[in-house]
Amino acid sequence: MLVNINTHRPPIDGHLAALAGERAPCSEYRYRKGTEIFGEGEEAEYVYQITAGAVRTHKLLTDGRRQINAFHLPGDMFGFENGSNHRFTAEAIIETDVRIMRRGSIIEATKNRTGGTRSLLRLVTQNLQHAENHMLLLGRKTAPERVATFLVEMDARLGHPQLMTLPMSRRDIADYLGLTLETVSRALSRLRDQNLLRFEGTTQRRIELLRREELAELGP
Amino acid sequence: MLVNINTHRPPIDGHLAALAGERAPCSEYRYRKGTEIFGEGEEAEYVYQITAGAVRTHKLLTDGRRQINAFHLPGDMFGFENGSNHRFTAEAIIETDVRIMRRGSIIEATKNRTGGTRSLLRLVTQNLQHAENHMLLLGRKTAPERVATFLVEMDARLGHPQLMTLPMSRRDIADYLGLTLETVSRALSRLRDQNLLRFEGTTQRRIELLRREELAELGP
DNA sequence: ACGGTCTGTTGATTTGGATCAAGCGGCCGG
DNA sequence: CCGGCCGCTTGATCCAAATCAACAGACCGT
Repeated sequence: MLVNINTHRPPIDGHLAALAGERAPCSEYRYRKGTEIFGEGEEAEYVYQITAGAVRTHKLLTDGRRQINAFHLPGDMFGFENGSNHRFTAEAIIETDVRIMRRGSIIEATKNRTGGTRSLLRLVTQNLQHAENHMLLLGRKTAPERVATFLVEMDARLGHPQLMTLPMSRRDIADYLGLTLETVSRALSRLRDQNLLRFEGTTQRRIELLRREELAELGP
Repeated sequence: MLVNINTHRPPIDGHLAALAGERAPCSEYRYRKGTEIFGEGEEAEYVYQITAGAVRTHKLLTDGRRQINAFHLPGDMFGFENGSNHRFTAEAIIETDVRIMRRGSIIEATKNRTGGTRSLLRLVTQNLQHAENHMLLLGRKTAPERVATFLVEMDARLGHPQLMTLPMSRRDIADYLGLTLETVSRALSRLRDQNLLRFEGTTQRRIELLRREELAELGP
């Protein structure tokens, strides 16, 4: 489900513009909650940057087991592939606005600009670094450690807000951390009971972190 | 432990040479079994390509739990970092020969060659792709599935030899797959009992895969 | 050749997290 | 405003893999 809200918008500040320069055409689209942006195996036609909302990218096993690679927040780019096909599926977690540029334009643009491919390289390396840290989490951390690590990561990426609002469900968190949603829920309740965090209101997605340092120590 | 066996050797065919061109100086070194090539956090001074042997790269938690990111075989490159410090430790699994080039030389060289940074990008993207697949394994596959996936991966990387000789121990395999060495050993014994593989001789590291297709189906 | 250490296998037992199950409150559409 | 569904929590039970334990053969240096 795809709604074009503003085509041929002049590129504004951000990584996408930085990558491709001021010449390449770029559009803005809106995806509704839960909709697919692209699917695993599809041809990689566009590169995306989020302006508002949140996106998850995942892989599936044949029987439906799901692993979420990453969550993407405003400012983040995703969908860049070396080959011509996407290696995973991307979906909007909530209503999400993205700036879109044709893959071909990026490739053209980086060819003609010193440092263009270099920015791309930095982008991919950051993703690799995140993946390396996440392999350590998935391979060797316990459930409470994974959840603590997750909270610290989201807190940092949201800029240490007083109150953080998670866009994703417990199931999404579980599929990111290699756990079940029940285990995630229990771990969060445990942290609440230990006064390391507090749920704001009744929604369970607005969380205030009390004692961030102790939380950080729980995710070694 | 570092033994210089041949400095200022003219670069021969391979990725390193392809990356940097024929101009950049490169040396060859030998590391003995079990020795560290570089440590996590150290300054990234060199980039490496294996000519013989095998290397593992890993991260540690403070209490010693280990996650092996990747195994590197002859022809593979490793140690390239975007920042100036290594994000993990690299060790020789067996006696290993590597071709070494200064990081700075690579950076210089790629600046002056069209497609230089592009080759680097392809390299990093391949690592990222491997990491994404490995996250799926670590987050969502069962122990028998992990071991089957591992065997299929090594078989492919070694070029589907009639008899494959694994350079790494059961503990290394376990730390790569997020399991214990006992679980890996049991899974291998189970596959042997099912006539999906055979141990050659008494060493337990020489394995013949019988019925590769069925093995591939076990690692969905 | 020999003793010690290292690597791997196998068996017994434990346990962390998965699975199964019930219930609650919010939210959305009619 | 109501009814059903969805997201989440919590409790009971189960099970796959970890842990604990014993042992056997290979490999190493002397």
